[in-house]
Amino acid sequence: MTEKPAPTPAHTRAAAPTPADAPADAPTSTSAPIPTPTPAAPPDQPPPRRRSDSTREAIVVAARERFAADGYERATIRAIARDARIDPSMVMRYYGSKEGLFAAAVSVDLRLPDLGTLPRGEVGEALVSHLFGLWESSDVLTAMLRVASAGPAGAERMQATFREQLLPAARQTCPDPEQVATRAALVASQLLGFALTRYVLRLPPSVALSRAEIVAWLGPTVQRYLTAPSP
Amino acid sequence: MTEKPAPTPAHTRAAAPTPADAPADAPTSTSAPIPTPTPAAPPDQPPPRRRSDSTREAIVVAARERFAADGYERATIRAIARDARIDPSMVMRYYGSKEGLFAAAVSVDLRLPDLGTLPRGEVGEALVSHLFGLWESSDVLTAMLRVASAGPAGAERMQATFREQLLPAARQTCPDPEQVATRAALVASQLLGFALTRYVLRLPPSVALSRAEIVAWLGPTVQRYLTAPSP
DNA sequence: AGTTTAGGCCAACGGGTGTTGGCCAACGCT
DNA sequence: AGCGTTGGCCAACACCCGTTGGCCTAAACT
Repeated sequence: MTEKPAPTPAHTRAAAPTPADAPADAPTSTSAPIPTPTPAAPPDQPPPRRRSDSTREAIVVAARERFAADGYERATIRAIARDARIDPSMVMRYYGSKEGLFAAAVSVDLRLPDLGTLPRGEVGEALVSHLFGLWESSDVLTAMLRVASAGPAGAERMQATFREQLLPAARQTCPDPEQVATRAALVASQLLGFALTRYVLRLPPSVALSRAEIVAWLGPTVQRYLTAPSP
Repeated sequence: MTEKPAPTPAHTRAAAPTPADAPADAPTSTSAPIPTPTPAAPPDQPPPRRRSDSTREAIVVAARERFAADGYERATIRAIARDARIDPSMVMRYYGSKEGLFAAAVSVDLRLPDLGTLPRGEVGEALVSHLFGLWESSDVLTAMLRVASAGPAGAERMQATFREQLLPAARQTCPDPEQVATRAALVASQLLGFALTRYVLRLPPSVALSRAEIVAWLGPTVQRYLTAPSP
């Protein structure tokens, strides 16, 4: 059998209830792959939801799964297209290139809580708990982590996420402008490191931990990196 | 020009003064039918240092660099062979396959210190300091980490290193058989996580840290994971 | 000397990849 | 109805990869 029992295109399947995060427009770019996520979006009158939007979504969802599971190189466009039940050429049509697809698939908003409003002693546990929930709810972060380990291109995206999201959040608990970068990097090292052992390397003891245990172990570490006096 | 000014083969160049760390023997670990090039090796009479040994070394050294810099897929056999100044087919002759080469290139002995003999309060800093020195002295560990992030095959090798080297060492400070695996995994998450941000993702604040700062920040964390009462 | 063997290069094969252009069916409009 | 646009598929191209087998040089041995 050549595996073709379901020619049903993507838009036939129920459009996933995920909140349409990736616009992915103007993907053609050779050396500077990052497309502006929402270039022309008049805030009034949201666009009338074309039929192809669900296909775009299906592609991005499949891409996230494949990137998270297989890394950048092994996640082939053909495999992603097969998962999304469409032709590989559609991926090129919509996202311009494999890098464009990756950029669209892995743009994420960490929605970090406002650390300034929390009790001083709880920011560590709150951060760990929040990030853990995010990591378990989708594989965007795993995809980003995996690809970031695969080469400088992916690493740059992780650097950007660190710089634009984690670093400002850390600034709210430690106003010292020198220390804040160091402390944020230490926090990142512990959070990314645990995600690495649990979701990528799959060290058995790391996989076995419950949410409560993770928060209880990692929370104080993050707390110390953020608020303890520098050694 | 097709870049061929130096046909000098590998053994012409000075054999690197590296202390011959990699045995590079019996690379068949997963399921590779490697034809052992030197089948008869009597344990007495240390082998007469064939001329090809320096070539083997050159290949492994180049492979480590390439794997550490580019990851598994992007580190092509052709590029490794070019770095080692030999033909790609020689890599196949000596290591059987790309996986065999990788297995030979990243077999590492962490030489972890005997944690039982150290003062109780210093095991964390000692571990961090030791691992940091190892990581800076060669790119074996970076190569292993990068490839481990690229797919289940590489991850398995990292699991093995964890299981066979870090876990026994951790057992010397915490004899509780249940807790030791968890604690070792936490230690791994922090150590690998920092190595990730510093050597792979290259987050600037992480790269900027000095050895003393790293030990002072990470040491207490590792210490707590190893010896503090479970929360 | 002559012969054997190890060390090395060359050219190629088969397969998989990202990417492209052309063709076709279904929908939306007047 | 007729016609243009949108959404989609197919077949192919060009490239690069891991891998193979044959041939050749230079060292090692007798």
